[in-house]
Amino acid sequence: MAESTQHGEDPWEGAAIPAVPDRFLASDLVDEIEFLAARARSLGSAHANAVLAPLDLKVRSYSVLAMACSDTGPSQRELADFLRLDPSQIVSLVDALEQRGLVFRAPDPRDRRSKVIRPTAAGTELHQRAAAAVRVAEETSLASLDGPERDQLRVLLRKIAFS
Amino acid sequence: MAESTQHGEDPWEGAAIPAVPDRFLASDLVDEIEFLAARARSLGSAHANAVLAPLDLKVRSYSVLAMACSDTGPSQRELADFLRLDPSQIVSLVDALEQRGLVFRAPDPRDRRSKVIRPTAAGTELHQRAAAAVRVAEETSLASLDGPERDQLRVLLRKIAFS
DNA sequence: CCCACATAATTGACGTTGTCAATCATAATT
DNA sequence: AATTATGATTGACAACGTCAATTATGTGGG
Repeated sequence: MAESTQHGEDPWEGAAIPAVPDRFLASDLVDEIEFLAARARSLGSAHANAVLAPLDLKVRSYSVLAMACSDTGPSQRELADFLRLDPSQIVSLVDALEQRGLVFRAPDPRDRRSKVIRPTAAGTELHQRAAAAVRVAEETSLASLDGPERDQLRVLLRKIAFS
Repeated sequence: MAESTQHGEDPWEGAAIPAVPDRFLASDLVDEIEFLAARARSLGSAHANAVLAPLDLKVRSYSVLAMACSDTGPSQRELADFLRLDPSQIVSLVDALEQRGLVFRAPDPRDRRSKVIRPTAAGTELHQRAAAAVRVAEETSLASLDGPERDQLRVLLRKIAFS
């Protein structure tokens, strides 16, 4: 053994995040929200997917499960709009969750075309563990922000996400 | 004719953004940065891609072009790290831009393995128009934020994007 | 100097995601 | 009743993400 200072493989969970050369931090791109959001989200969803992997979930499937576990009784069309996914993607996500016994398609009494996605007991239970995992990932992603800053960010994102 | 009030096809540019039912705004998901960021970014990049489409660019290719046009002389590896893309994706992006005569691969005197991406005159010119278009898209995406809020958002995103 | 190992660019494979058109069942409108 | 609109579904295809292998070059230890 004794492979101390060598670093061919980082003996660490997750992928090492390469540092950014200082000269890049002065480029015009770092003033563009579009770019900053893309990079921030790439980092964030990498963390989230990592903590969700042990539960066999990704951010996508987690979002669907979370909505199913909310008391809002979302239809698939509503999920598509809310999560900004194509209806066909919702079909496969719900299919996968349904096959795992986490959610089921309940009939909508108002509209027989529509199906309301509801959680099973197992789904509710898994969601609780997943939500805890996501909170951990969020903690990691937002490590550089203090409490008030995180609240600020939430408020600002909510505004542009639901404008 | 006379299909005035009918709305099979929205006579409007871009895709209409479906409204979100109020009851969803109380779900747990809207407190999670991960979700808010995903939705905000989905909206934002849709806008950005729309304004870039006439220039035959997407946010991806625009980012590479923008970095090429900065005075930072980025190598492909550095672009991969900075933009958080796989090196192989940078290859195709640069290939496409190079074939259009917008950038070229310059040799790196320090390291003959490495190639520095630089803009052509046409690349510089297109970048200026593209940057203006992106500013327009940003204006649209951030319409619900005032000036100080936009600055706040930039600062917060910069922190988490380069932590 | 030589050797072993690390790194930059590239290619190719392969699974995942995004987008679209078509279909069927049911609603809504006229 | 007929027409039109909408929800779910399927299938096709392009775009994207990820990984392994290859080639050329750099780097550090003997």
